[in-house]
Amino acid sequence: MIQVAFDLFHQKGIIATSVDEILDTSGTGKSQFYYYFKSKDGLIHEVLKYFYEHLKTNQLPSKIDIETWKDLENWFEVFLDFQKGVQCERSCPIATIGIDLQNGQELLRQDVRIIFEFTRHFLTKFFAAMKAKGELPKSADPEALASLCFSVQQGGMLITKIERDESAFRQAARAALDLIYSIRIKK
Amino acid sequence: MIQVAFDLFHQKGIIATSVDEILDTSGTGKSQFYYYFKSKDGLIHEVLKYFYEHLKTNQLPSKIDIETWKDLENWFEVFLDFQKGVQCERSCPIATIGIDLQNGQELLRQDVRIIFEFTRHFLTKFFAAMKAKGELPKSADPEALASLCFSVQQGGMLITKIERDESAFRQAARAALDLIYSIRIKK
Amino acid sequence: MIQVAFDLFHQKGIIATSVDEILDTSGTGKSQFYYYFKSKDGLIHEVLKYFYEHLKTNQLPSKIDIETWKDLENWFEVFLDFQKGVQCERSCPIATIGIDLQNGQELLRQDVRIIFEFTRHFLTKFFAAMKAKGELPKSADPEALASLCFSVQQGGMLITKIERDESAFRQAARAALDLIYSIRIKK
Amino acid sequence: MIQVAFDLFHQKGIIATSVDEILDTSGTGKSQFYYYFKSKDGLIHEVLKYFYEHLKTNQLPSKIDIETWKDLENWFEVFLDFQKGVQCERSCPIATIGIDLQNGQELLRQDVRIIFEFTRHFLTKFFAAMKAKGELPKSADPEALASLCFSVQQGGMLITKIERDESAFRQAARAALDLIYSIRIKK
DNA sequence: AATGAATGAGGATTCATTCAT
DNA sequence: CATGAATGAATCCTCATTCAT
Repeated sequence: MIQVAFDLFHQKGIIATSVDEILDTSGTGKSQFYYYFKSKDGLIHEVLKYFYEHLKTNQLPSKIDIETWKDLENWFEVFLDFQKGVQCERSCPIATIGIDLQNGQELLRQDVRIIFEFTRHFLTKFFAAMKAKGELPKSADPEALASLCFSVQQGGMLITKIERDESAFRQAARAALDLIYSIRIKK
Repeated sequence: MIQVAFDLFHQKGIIATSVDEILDTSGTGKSQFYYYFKSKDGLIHEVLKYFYEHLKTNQLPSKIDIETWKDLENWFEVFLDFQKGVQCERSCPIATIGIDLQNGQELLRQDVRIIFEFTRHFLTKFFAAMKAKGELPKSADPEALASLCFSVQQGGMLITKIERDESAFRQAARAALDLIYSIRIKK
Repeated sequence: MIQVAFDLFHQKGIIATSVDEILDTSGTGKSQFYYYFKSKDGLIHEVLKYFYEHLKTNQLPSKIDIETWKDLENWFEVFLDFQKGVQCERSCPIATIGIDLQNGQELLRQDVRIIFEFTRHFLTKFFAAMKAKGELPKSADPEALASLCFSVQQGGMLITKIERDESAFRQAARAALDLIYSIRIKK
Repeated sequence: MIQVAFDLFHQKGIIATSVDEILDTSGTGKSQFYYYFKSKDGLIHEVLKYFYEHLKTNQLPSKIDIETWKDLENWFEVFLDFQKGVQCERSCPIATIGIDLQNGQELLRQDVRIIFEFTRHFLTKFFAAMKAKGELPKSADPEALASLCFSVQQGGMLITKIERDESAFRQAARAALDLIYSIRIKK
């Protein structure tokens, strides 16, 4: 049921996805739902927790153990590949949920924030490691580079879904990587 | 009424904004709405047209006549300033509309696409001009750099709204500019 | 405008045809309508009057000057031909209006009644003439035969529209004529 | 609820009968309706199914087991009696539904067609049996005679409702029977 | 724990008619 | 005579949630 909800939220966002639709798709009874999750927000919370578990334990296609430049390229490539598979009809599942949050849903917002921060965190770790190895100049700011990559990914996924076209995302990812390579110190 | 609708769409997206709410806020009667606009989608179309007119005629805070590096910095700065003014509670108005579009709304998607393309277009023009002036290397791809800036802006705005925090956006914009400056040929 | 209204009423009935639709199709302004006709019922009344005028002056395809058996056959044939032309998507225009009348619309009902009675009347006249000529037995009741033909036509048109198929109507008309011929006295 | 809907549809047709009215009359809540039936069309479908079940199992006043000429006379008489009971304010319930169907409602049209065909079928069976028994000449076409009776009934009911007067229907039914009797071979 | 029925507010849209100009 | 803007009730339908069993 969490899986079904996740998929539907990913497709249409949490507002456009009705509880009934989740129940119909998963074949669950109505009150079963309110027994296990206190409310729709309760389910969303579980969905986000479920995603975070999978992310932390590296069970998602977008691997978090980025250690080489190739890994970083792959990280972007996974999102581009994903878009091909879904005809550019989806964006990042977490952003799709997050963007639908209204002002009262601060607990859910916190769930999303943790995921976003975790993502930036492992990107930061990668750039810090590269800097430590001497592959990036001392002036490089690992956190800023991580934020750049994350923004490009989020923006790229968003634009891709809206335009139903991945080319802007592809260009942006390529440009970001090329620029980073231009300050890279080869050994 | 278009202004009211634009504001509400910007705040909560087109799905979460009900026609009733627009009417209550603008003080119009229910059927007056359907006299002027054929449907909710009709209103959204007018809102997008209205925005595009303002964008084309450079009447928006984010100026489109980018001619110097300072102009480019300002372009990012306008969005960051905007976020400060709204406590990071909004994203790009057009993306907020675009991300809510479902599969049947292809005409509206086209409206959004035109605005996105126009935005990338004037960024591309700037980078092409810089390349022509010799301030960027021959290997630089103006279109890719434009897509990068656009993705960073869209991703940054999105993340800012979701996290209610602009710092990731600020870092990403800074990193993008710094990296571009690193390949810049000063004269 | 009356013509346009007549066509739309014929297609979809008076309930499903909105005033707006008539105005859009005929290109008339809204208040023009309420100036000339006091209400929607006023328009329907004019439409019925208009039809009755055409019927009385024999300007309709279904000719009212039935004088020979061939004319009677033709009378049925006109309706069957009409159905072919409209893919069996319509019924008798007057019945289509009449069946939609609700309990308060007695003036309009009277308009319809007059048309129905007029139709039965010229059929009755034909059978009476045939009886007078000795082509029908003395036991024949011209009025009853007229009612039979009229019922077959109305029922046939109705069934044809509902089933989108004219064959039952064709069979019924043929059977009615054949049975009448079976009591006919040839001279 | 199906019974209530059937009655209202019979009185005013499916277009003029609103879901709200059905709910008010049956005392049900708004969403209860959409819990049981997916839509108004869904309810109409159930109503037609319900009627067809009753027709097939011969639970309606108009008996379908027509075996003697008297049964056929009775078949017509039931409709005339019914009209007396309702002050000629109704027509055939199925035709009343069928005539309101628009072009998109082909599934419902199919439901109606089945009922119409079933009705013609048992009339055809009767005339075929009479022909087999030698009570009708070899030239008689059972199907055509069935279509005739069905058209007379449908046309008669329609005219009766519109004119609020059953006399034309009575005459037509009488004439049809008399003509059929005129080719009957008495034994 | 599990079931389906119930609730009531709100969603988009259309209607016939009237009013100010 | 003519115009388009306004009105308000009614249309069909969906939603998240709760209740009785």
